Amino acid sequence: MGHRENPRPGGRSARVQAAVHQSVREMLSKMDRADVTIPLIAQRANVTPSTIYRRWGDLQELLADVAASRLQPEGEPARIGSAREDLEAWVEQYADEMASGVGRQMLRDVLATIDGANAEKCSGYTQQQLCVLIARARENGEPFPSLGELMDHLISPIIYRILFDQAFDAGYARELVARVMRKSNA
Amino acid sequence: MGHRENPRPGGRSARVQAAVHQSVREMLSKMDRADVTIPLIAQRANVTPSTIYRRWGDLQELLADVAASRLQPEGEPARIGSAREDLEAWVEQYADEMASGVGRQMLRDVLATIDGANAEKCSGYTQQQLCVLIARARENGEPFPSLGELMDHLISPIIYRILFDQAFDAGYARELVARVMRKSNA
DNA sequence: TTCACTAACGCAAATTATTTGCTTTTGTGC
DNA sequence: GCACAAAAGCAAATAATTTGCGTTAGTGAA
Repeated sequence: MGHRENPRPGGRSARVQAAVHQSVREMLSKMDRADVTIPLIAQRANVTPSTIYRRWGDLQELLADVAASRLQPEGEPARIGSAREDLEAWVEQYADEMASGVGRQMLRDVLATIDGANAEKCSGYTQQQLCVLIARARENGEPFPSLGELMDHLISPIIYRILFDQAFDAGYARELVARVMRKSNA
Repeated sequence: MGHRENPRPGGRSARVQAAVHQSVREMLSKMDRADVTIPLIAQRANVTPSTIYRRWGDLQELLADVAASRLQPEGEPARIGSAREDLEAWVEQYADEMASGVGRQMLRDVLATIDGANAEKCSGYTQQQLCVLIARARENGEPFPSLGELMDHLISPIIYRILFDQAFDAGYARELVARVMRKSNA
């Protein structure tokens, strides 16, 4: 039986997963990443290392799993006013979160695993959020970029800069929004 | 003295680096990635494991180092005809290379390390190539997108798709070129 | 409720990887 | 050639990972 996707809530499997995830989050916030090892995580979570090895395989996959679950958005994008304003506010928060030290590291963890399941999941979260904004714009009859345009010309440049460059300022995100809106309205 | 940047050519340090890099490349092409370990690499390269540990730290950093050096372009973009044609040809090759199994893995290796030096280096390679194309366009008086536009609206979407999605077809790159050229000419 | 069944866990021994102190080699500048 | 320093080799100590086997806990049927 797959344990990763649907551990029955309240079961032993779910308890172990929760304990391990929490242990990882605590350690990542308190210690240097190089000092986070599976035996230590296991100790804090009150499980044996072999349990973690059997369930996740290695540290990278465990970190990717934790990172993916942390990258899941809490709720829907805030309602500010127009769809464009909602988008601007959402992008600012998204960019800040991803560009922070923790965010960068989560991105890297998610991308480091061999199978792209976690990465795909994260991209899916982003697309869901954008779809909500698109739906709102449609309800209001506001012109709005398509999901493809938003992913290609707003999300992609932000993530690329975060991953490959060091430089990333807040105003840049606003500029991208302006550009993608302008283009969509033309 | 820093050994990573300027090992004097022909020195012992350079020989070890070459042997280790070659050993890694061979193993990555022949075996499953999970079976590539530092002791094995060391054995093939005729060095002791401790040499690798001291120089690179861990497997991730070594793989990132090797990947970064493999991502360095061989020469200048080919001259086909107009700057736009040159760009189209270059992007096609770039996208194919990055989207291949080996390319994806190299990207992930480069991004996995904590300090972004290798990632920055790779982005720098890409920008150098694009600058050559931009310079050619300027010489010919052809209209052409700026480096920023090319990075944001051509390179970023390609890399994002490769990293986060599975789907990536060749025609998509051409479409992006058309879009970024259209925009630049407007 | 009980009972049989199975997935997941704990434990501990065996294996493998990593770290480290010390010695030796090799290339560089005098 | 000689002295110096950086990097490599070696081997012992430590730490992480794998694995076989016994145990526990949740699940579903009677």
